Amino acid sequence: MSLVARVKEAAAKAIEALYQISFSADAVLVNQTKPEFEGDYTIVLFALIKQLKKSPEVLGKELGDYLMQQHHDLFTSYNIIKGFLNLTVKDEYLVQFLSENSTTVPLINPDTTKKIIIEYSSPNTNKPLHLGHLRNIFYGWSVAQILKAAGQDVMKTCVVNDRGVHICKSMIAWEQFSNGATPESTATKGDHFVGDYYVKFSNEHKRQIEELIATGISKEEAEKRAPIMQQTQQMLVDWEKGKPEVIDLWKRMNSWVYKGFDQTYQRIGADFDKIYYESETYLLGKRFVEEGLAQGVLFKKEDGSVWIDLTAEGLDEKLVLRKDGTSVYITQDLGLAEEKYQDFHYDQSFYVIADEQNYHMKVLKLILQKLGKPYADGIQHLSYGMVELPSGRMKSREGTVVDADDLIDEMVKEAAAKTKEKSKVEEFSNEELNQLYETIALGALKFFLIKVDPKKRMVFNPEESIDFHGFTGPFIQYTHARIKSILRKETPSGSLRTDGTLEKLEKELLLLLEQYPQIVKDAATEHNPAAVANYVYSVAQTYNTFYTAHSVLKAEDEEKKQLRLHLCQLTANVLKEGMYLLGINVPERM
RNA sequence: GGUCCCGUAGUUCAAUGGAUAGAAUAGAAGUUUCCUAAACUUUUGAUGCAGGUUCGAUUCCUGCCGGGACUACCA
Repeated sequence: MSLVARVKEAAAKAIEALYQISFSADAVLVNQTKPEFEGDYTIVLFALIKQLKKSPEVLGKELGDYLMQQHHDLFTSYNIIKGFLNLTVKDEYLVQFLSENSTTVPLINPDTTKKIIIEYSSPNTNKPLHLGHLRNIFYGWSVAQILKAAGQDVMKTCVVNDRGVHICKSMIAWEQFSNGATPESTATKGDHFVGDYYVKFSNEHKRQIEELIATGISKEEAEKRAPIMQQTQQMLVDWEKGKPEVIDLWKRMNSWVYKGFDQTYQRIGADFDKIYYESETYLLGKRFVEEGLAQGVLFKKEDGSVWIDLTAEGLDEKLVLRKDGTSVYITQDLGLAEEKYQDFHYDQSFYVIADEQNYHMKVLKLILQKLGKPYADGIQHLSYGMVELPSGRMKSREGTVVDADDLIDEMVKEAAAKTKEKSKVEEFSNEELNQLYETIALGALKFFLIKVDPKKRMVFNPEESIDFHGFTGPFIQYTHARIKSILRKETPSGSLRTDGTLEKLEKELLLLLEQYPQIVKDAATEHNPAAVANYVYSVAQTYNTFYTAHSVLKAEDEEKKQLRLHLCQLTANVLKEGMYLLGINVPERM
């Protein structure tokens, strides 16, 4: 049990014993004591005085005395300032914790185990991955990892949007402009190669529109009448009919894209237990329409289109089937939700999708609930804010989209330059060096995107955001390498004397390390990797302060040295494990 | 028009309704005969505006101002 949980429980039991009422530990508010006051943890008395009808001073005194008497293994002293009961934790308790946990990472005990399926990444196959995808992927992967660490049964999935008019656009452009070029013939990464044809489509389309406008046609009309757009529409019809040449080209171009995606996924450490393809699932939702009509949940308009009325829920009427009988986006998602449930029988299904689709996801869940699907309540949208540039949103039309591969390459270059400048790894082979550059670059990038509350929008400044100092991944990686350097010189021996006293900074660090399991649990409950990132950072920061103030290898005496070696060991383990939950590796030296 | 989200140091981010609003970065001043200075120490600097609820509000409520998303028979 965590120290905070112990304090809460002790306080609740104390209140029950002192005042003969039943009291829940959850109702006790415990904070870390502010540094300007004496103590480690603080019980906020204000929240209790109303119910107990005592003044804060009296309650604090009675509670404090009782806790000291009953829990002398936990606390050494208390003080009351205004409505705050500050408790000082006994050094021995923390040293005991250290001796039990220094060789392994403190365990996280799950309260319940649920089967959770989490969908993230979900790219289109007409463009390479960009910065926005990276936030999605790092966030999704990390949530999955944190849930696993918290004892949940997690499956990672991805939906590839591999069909539709946007895919046909790059296919048409390739037919018209490539002269048979391939990624191999041009030495281009497959996803970038196909993306280039998507751009070529746009340019040609724009050119044709201007031509048509010049003949006096309206812009809207011109967009539809442009030959290349008509050819694309025809291609989509041919694709749906299964015309062999179209299917062949589609398969061929998608395979190029997948090859490119796989390279990037491998590089950034993204992986999936199952990949769904829209081309295989997009028709599945149609059966829901029949079902919904029969149940009276859906209704048909005179033109034959099918709708759902969500005005009672404060939303609009929403189309679920076009008048020509083809399905729309939401219809496809209905089918996919069912498919996922058949595959995994999940308790919860998470969708990591940008917040621009909040409305869509709300509608999806609502429709499934109205249809009486048992799995509907388990659906949850893990909505995240978009990554913006200082100038605003990334726009492909304006060429401001930050490409994922280019960005990673850029960061690797920076990491290499910085490492050469610092040069503490002269003995590394070229291969080891390249590995280190990747580790640092990805550490910086992942940490940058994960440290921000996922629900919030964030700004990426290409000039300033590539940083290896301060609140960054490399800062934590560096701290880890620093510890490892000590532990290479000397390893902690088996036993620790548990009756020693702690320096202020040793205690501060230990108190922080003790919180690790609870931090991970909370991060799992809130689906918030940023909480882990903030925590790991404060551990590294506190360690560095300790490191500068106290020598480990030249400690005052052997006992102190052993204590500090164990403390180093535990810190390194927590940093490594915490960073792993974020998908970030920590080097042994850098 | 309707629905929803967001406004915190120059900048990028923190703060389950709790004590004097934390960090980083940028600016200023320091620390290396000593375990990795990608570090550490000191310092300047912020809750959009106006009300309300509360012992206590960055947090909850209302209004205003500013920014964004969604509101497609696109996916």
